[in-house]
Amino acid sequence: MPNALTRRLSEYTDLTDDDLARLAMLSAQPTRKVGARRDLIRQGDRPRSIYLILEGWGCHYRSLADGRRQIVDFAIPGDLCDLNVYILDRMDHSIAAVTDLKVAEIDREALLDLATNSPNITTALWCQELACKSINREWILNVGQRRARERIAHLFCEMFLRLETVGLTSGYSCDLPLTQNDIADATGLTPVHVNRTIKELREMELVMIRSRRLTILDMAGLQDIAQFSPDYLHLKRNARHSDAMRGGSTIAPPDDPGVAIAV
Amino acid sequence: MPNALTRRLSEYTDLTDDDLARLAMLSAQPTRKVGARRDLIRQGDRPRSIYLILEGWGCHYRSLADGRRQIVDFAIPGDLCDLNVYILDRMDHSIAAVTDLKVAEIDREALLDLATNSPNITTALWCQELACKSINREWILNVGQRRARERIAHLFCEMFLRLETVGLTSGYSCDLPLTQNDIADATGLTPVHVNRTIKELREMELVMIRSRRLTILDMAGLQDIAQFSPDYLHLKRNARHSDAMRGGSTIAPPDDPGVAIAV
DNA sequence: CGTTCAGTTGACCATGATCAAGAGTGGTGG
DNA sequence: CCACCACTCTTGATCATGGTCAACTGAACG
Repeated sequence: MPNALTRRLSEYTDLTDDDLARLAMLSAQPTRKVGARRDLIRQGDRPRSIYLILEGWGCHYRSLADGRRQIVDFAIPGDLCDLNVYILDRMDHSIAAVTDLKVAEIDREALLDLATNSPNITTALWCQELACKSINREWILNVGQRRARERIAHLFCEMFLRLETVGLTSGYSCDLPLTQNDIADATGLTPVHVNRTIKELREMELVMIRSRRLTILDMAGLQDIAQFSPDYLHLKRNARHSDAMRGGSTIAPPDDPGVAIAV
Repeated sequence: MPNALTRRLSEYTDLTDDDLARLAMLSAQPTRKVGARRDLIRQGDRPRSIYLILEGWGCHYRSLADGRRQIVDFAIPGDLCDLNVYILDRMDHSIAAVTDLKVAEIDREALLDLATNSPNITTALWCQELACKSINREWILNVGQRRARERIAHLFCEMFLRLETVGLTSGYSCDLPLTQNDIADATGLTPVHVNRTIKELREMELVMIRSRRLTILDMAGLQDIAQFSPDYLHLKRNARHSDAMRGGSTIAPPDDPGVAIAV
């Protein structure tokens, strides 16, 4: 089974066997484990290497002096955290582990080597970087213009699709290891209001959340509410997602047995 | 007098005479003029070249089907609009002219040539790209966590400092060719509320806005309200900005004669 | 079992939205 | 030169989305 990074990058270009081998080596870099809720790196720190998420969820966040915190993106398996972090002197934001996290630490040389020897991968990495920027823009739109119900619906749509891209969904279900507090920090709402809003989505029979797992009961309805359109994710091959994303059927498959899908 | 791009990039690295010559050639690429309020390129369009803003203000925005619009960044002289736009198939957002705009259209070859022949410039361009992403993150924080007064104060601080970087301020004044509607779209507020909030900032004697020009009367106070810290802009040389940014004095210089500063 | 943390619910409040009308301001053409 | 038009700014009145405070439930874990 291909790993998450491979699946992710092959959204952007065709990878040769040679490319695949190089990517496999990347994931085999020294790994680091970080416990849930701990910071991987903190605003102001001097970055040493680039992180590749192998297992678990992380989040990028920025906070204000008085404690207000904004999650600006989530990081899931296959995501590279700030590709070019080695150009910067200081981190301008923090990265935390949402769940227990396994990351590969890729040093500058390994990445440069990759860039010089595989133009395909370089292109794919650029695409990933651009797609990430596009996600940032969508989040500004989300928080700036959408209202509570739309915001949360949008977040669910986005994360489901991103997880699907790396093979971490089954049917209409995926892991969602976020507390309502996390969702609040990501959407600019309060935990209390997130709670009420999710309740609404539940009562509208759009989603079901149980033991840290999200099941989308009505994909078309959820996307509709969110005014979600997957273009901004730049998944060139999203034809592959047609069944789930077209949302033609509102019938969810029976709750899967919850088997964790290996990265 | 150095042009805006040069000033901008020399924030990030030291440029040799050779670099400067190359950059001068960039600005001499075929230019295009776009009238105020017109779109430069629209979401869904196939990008042809990269735009370098020579004169005027632009904005990047995304909108929803029902007309809600979110400005996700402003573009001022010296800004390159989506450096790597040529990798993408379709624009995921639109770029519009806020004022009459003069842009250089840089084609792929010219940029590649630059990248291969001047490592300094390449590094600087990367830094610009990263700084832009950092600005995106800050905007998510701004819209997600700050309240109206803080948001607008933050926007003023940011734009003033960005303009200062490219030499487009005089004393504590700078052009601010935005309508209150634009500010509303950038901050996720309504025009009416923007109006009331600016009135507050005026009554607090923090800023003065007259005929599309912003004067910051109390830099320290404004930054304080906004919880603004310039780190996220990644201006390595912001020692240079010490006088304006430290905000030691609350006395603004007399309103300058409003001479437009050439790019 | 008790402790802790996430989720849930209620009551009340405030920030900012909405609706509406009027005041400046600048540009254009008669 | 003035009249008109369009656009932006301004202000008031009212409303609603979402915030705040607080208490309680339920599950997980030692």
